[in-house]
Amino acid sequence: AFLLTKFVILYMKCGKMLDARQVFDAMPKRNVVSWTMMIAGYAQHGQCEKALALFCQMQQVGVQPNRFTFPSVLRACAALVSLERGKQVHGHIIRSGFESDMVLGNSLVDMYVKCGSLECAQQVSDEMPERDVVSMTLMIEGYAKCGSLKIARQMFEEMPERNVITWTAMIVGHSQHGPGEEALKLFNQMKRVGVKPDQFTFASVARACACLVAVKEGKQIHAQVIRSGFHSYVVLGTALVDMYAKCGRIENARQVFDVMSARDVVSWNAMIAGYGKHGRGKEALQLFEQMLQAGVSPSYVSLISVLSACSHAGLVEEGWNYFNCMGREYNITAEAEHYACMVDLLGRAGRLDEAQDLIQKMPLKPS
RNA sequence: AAUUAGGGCUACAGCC
Repeated sequence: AFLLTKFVILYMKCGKMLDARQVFDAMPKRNVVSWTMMIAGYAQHGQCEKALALFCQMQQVGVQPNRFTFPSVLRACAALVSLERGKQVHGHIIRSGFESDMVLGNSLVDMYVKCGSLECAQQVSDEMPERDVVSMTLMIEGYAKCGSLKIARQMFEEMPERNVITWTAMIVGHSQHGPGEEALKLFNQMKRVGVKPDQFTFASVARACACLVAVKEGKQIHAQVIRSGFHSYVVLGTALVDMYAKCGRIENARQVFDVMSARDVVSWNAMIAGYGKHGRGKEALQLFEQMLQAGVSPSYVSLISVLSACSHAGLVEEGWNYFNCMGREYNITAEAEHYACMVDLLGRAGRLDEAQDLIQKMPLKPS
């Protein structure tokens, strides 16, 4: 059983969940550790319904979850944004008497934050016998993300220790809700006190520069990214592409895009949207076609960017074509945003009758 | 042998 457990872990580490599950199912005996690691694997790979199903199953066969099991279960609830199931699990934890475990407490706080219930999160946090940097960072993130920057700031300043995650959470909060300059200040401050930014931090700061249209600062960030050796991260590369694009430096954006070692659909979208915003519709559409050729499946955001590019460049026929074929060709259902782009496109082109017609045919209510 | 926190793309309009 010990060896089989090792195998399951190995499979899960390389993302082979099906193989892991096969070994798990074939195990002659499963104890609480085997169940817990399988649930953890599903939760870590975003297969949350499976994680919760397994959690039910383990109880049905009479295996009692322990303090290692619940955090993964809560993580699944959080990812599903299911406050209802999260609360059920919380009740279960109280009945099981694991309330005083810190990791478990942190998981509860995280679940409530992610499900949007800051009051419950705060209550759990207050009732914890002791808190660590994770507990504090979770609450700061919760407050910062909903715009309660004052509270977040106060907790941040009262903390005995702050790590790179704490700083990044503050930066994200301020770039979303605050004066964006504050995000850059925090970034400089963190470096001054000797906390090393990582790829998460840099991506957040790049985004802050994009929102502020701060090319100068953005370029400095870019240089630091290269010096720090983080340039190969897809998310970070994309954030830089977007930063340059939003600052109107399309050629710089394209340079970063071209040297990226890997690109996902978000990277393509950022570049396409960049062209679109600056009226370079043809290039946007060209890039979209290249993306398809590269075998990347478009997302609903891709189509928003494409339609919006058509709208900015007055490409009415092209817009209609993409709009009409997106369901069949790319399996993407037209949502309110896509309709809005089309209405905008037709409106700008002076084809108000067609726009009217489209609004009337919309399957959803206009906003 | 198993458990917890942070990052990128998303139309149009509005305020001044």
